[in-house]
Amino acid sequence: MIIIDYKDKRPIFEQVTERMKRLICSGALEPESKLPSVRALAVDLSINPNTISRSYHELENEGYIYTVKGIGCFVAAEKDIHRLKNIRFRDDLKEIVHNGSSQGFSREEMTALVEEVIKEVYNYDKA
Amino acid sequence: MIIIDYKDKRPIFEQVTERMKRLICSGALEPESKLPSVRALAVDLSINPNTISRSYHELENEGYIYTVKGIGCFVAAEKDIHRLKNIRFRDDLKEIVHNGSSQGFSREEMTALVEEVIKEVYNYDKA
Amino acid sequence: MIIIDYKDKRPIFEQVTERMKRLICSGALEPESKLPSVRALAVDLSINPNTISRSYHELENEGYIYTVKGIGCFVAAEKDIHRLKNIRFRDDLKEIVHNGSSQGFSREEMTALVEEVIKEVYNYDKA
Amino acid sequence: MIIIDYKDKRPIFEQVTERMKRLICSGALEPESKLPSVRALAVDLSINPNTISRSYHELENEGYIYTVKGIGCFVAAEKDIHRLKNIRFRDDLKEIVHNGSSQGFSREEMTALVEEVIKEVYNYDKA
DNA sequence: GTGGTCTAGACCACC
DNA sequence: GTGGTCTAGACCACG
Repeated sequence: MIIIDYKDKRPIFEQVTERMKRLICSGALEPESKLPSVRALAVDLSINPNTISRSYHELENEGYIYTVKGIGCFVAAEKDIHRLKNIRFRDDLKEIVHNGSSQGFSREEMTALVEEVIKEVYNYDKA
Repeated sequence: MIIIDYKDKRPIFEQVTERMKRLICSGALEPESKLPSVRALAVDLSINPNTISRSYHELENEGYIYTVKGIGCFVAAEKDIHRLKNIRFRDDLKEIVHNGSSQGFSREEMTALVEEVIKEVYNYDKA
Repeated sequence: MIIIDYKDKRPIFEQVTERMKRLICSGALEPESKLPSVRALAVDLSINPNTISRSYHELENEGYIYTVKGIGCFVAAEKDIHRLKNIRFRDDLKEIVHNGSSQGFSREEMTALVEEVIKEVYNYDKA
Repeated sequence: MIIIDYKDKRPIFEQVTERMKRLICSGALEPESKLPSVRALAVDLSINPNTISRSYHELENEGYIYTVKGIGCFVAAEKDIHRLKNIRFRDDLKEIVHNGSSQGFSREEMTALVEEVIKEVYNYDKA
């Protein structure tokens, strides 16, 4: 489920965090379901438990999961995940569009480009 | 023209590179025009010349500028810049949209969301 | 009457203790009245009897309840509860105000701030 | 400046974080001033650098300080500190007042009590 | 068994 | 020199 890329410049804990977010947002990890234990995942990925712990901490801080000491970590409730997904996606999108606008793309160009890309992505997904 | 934010997490050379790209893509630095010398810019920004040098190297590798030994660095030709801009922007956009689609946003939601964001960004920029 | 929040960082026994204190201080559990037995409450909350036992011990140590061996636990006498309430609350308040004063809040600011907060809390409670 | 209490149940990193917040809020550590380096403070307090690092991270996340890699950590700008101080203090106060209200203190009692405590604290400080 | 904390010691990128 | 990351291994509180 999670693959670590040692060639990637980003730190391991960040890769794990990012990957978990995806799994949660995509629904692969269901709301309220139990995550693998810190130690189990550490063994599974052959990395140090502290590193997993750090990822889980970050996920908790951002509201993706919650922790019950002595029991384990769990994916947050559906409504919380939904909220996070929207915020995150909008922010990403806004940044890109803003970059584009400051590079001289007019509103018309932007709209056309975006439409094209959406078409491309969704048709590719269908195929 | 270039402002360094020491509170930014990114290393300085990356901030400079990014800033230069923006200036080039937005047209603030015209195609074929001469960039300030490594030393001059270093003094101007009160940072180490090595840092500027690294940025210039990176810009050259990515095709934004070209170097003429003994003379200086120059912004690439308009057609090269244009090509870079489009490729880069499309790729960014595609990645985001793809992420969204794999997180369960339907094509309709995506279209609506994007429209909203474009409206927001361009109206903000106007104001 | 008692709700356990597993997402809460505090250990369960502490949540139970805290909750009992509130019930006692607010008068929901009357002075001299009998508390549910350790086992009954444990079953009721679906938690380990040891956890309840620990809470009851703590409440006894702090004077909120008293235990009669073989009979059960009882809420302390009204005058004891009253004394505890006042001391505890005053101490908490004093600490906060003291902190504020050492952070540079003037007496005037403090008075204004406090008034504002009281207004907010009591109006919220009414609503 | 910072004292660690090993009898305290709270983890060391939390004690350090809390202490730093106080020093910053009270003005003992001036805005924009440089904090002791992770290693230096670790030696000074005879604890592991990782522990200090964790405290600094938390302070950064909450906006009390900012980090410049390769240079050091710095207290945030005055306006940011001011904002944080207010939020933090109001929250503390609100919690206490809310507790009091749910323990049956009427608004009049509360107002009288608070006035008394403020008087006590500020006169004590003066003396 | 779970996660939380801490230590000791290592290597890295940046400046 | 600085902070950032990671490992290995230990002990603790909780349930």
